[in-house]
Order: sequence, then C-alpha cells, then structure tokens
Amino acid sequence: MRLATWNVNSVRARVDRVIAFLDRSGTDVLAIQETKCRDEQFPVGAFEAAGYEVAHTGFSAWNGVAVVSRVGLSDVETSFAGQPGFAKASADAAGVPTLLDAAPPVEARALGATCGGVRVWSLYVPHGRAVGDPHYAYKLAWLAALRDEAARWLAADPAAQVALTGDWNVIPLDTDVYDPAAFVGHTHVTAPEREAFAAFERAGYTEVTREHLPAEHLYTYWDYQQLAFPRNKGMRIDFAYASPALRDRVTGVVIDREERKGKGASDHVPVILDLDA
DNA sequence: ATGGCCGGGCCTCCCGGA
Repeated sequence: MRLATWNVNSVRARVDRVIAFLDRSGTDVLAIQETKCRDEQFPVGAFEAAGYEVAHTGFSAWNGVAVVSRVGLSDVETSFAGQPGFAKASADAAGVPTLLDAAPPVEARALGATCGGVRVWSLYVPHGRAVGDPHYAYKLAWLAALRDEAARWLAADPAAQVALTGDWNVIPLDTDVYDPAAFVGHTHVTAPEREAFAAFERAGYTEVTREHLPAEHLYTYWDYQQLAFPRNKGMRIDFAYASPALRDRVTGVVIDREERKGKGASDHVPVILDLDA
C-alpha cells in the first residue's frame, strides 16, 4: 500500500495535477492539506472518477484538509479531541478588546479517516506567523494538544496503526533548510517549536520519513519567490509520524521532487510511504 | 532546463503563506 501526504495549495487550482500524481505514483491513500475551499467546492467528482473516496473539511478559502482513498475510508473525524481554535482578537478604535472569545473557532486543520486498516490523519499545523504573535502561541498549543491526544490513542490501543502526516510547519534540524542563519528570529526553527515537534517521539511515535531518508538538505517545500526551486533553497517541513505497528510496515519513503517542476506546481511536493502488504 | 510569487476573495488590491 502507498500512503502519501501533500500540501497542494488549493485543490481547485491543482486538481488535474493531483489526479495525475495519484495515477502516476500508484498512491492508494493521499492526505491533502491546504485545499483552500469549502466542502461543497471540493472537486469530489474528479477523485471519484479516478476511483477514490473523499473526506474533506473546509470552512473558507483558508486551510482545508482531506483524505482520499481507494482502499476504503471510514470513521471520519474533522478535528481531534481537544483541538484548539483560533480567532483574531477584536478591538475598537482605541485598541480595547470588544469581545471576549471564550471559544474561538476550531479551524479545518486536521482530518482523520481509517483507510486500509490505517488511521490516517491529514494535518496542517498552524504557521505561527511571527515569534510572539498570538498565532505562534496557537501553534505551540495546537501541537501539544495533538501530541496529548495521539499519546492517548496509543495508550488505548498499543497495536494501532496510526499515521500523523502533513505539513508540520516546523524545520526540525538546521540541515533541513538551505540557510539556517536566514531564519534566526523567525518561526519554524525556534526551540519551542522544535521541542513541540520532537515531543511526538516521546509519545511513542517515529518520524519515518527521517528514518528512511536521513540525508541532509532533502526538502519538501520551496518558496515561489526568487527562483527558490532552481536554486534549491528549500526546507523540509512535511513529515509522517507513525505508531510502532505502522512503523514496522514502512518499507520505503519517497520525496517526489518532480512535482515541484513545471507550470502550476504547488510549493510543496508529495511525501510517499510504502507499506508492506 | 527546474526560471524571477501564488491563490482566493473583500477581485485590478489585500491577506496569508513560510
């Protein structure tokens, strides 16, 4: 079985490319991030015509995550228990808060579905925007809540096959980016973010893309600006944490760099896991 | 060649992305 994750940066703008990728790669289950559409706007027909079932959650032009599968798709959850929400602070002209938002809305950043016996989570971790921004605190809280919940899943069933795949928006190592000096003081590389990412290892999960592709300077994202891709100025931010039972099934990992080429590419490329049987 | 931001909506400007 082939299980892949891909931040497509708008599924409507990219649908032909995504279908072509599924066909070319033989991917059975794809976790998609940044669909950038509401449920009724998702091009379900194109996926169904290609033989895939679709589960999607999206509330606006922002975020949006999906799982598509040709090996079954059931028990869909459109958020994880305890997933924090986010809302811009509202204020009047004098800067005084006008609304105490006790329950900010949960965003479309996590979708879980069972496909071919694997609990697949498509995850779009909050960006953080800037160190000290409310979005940065949201990012750390979001990762901590996910880790706590993922630990509970394993405690409830140590044999569970769980894949936590997606765009993690964290650069775990200095060798995961073209120029670490350029990121000093920015998000993605701070110690709290790296700690929040590494905490999944202590919760019992293994980041299997690193396990199978340990080489330095292997990137999954290149900015659209300043010829980042031809100059290979990228970063590695798309990962897959696997539970012990799933880790044992991973026979190989592929970063599909070809997908960044040509017109109409997403700024991220697919990351593919090959599973035995 | 792998090529100089892109996508979506408040749509000819602005926001968010990273």
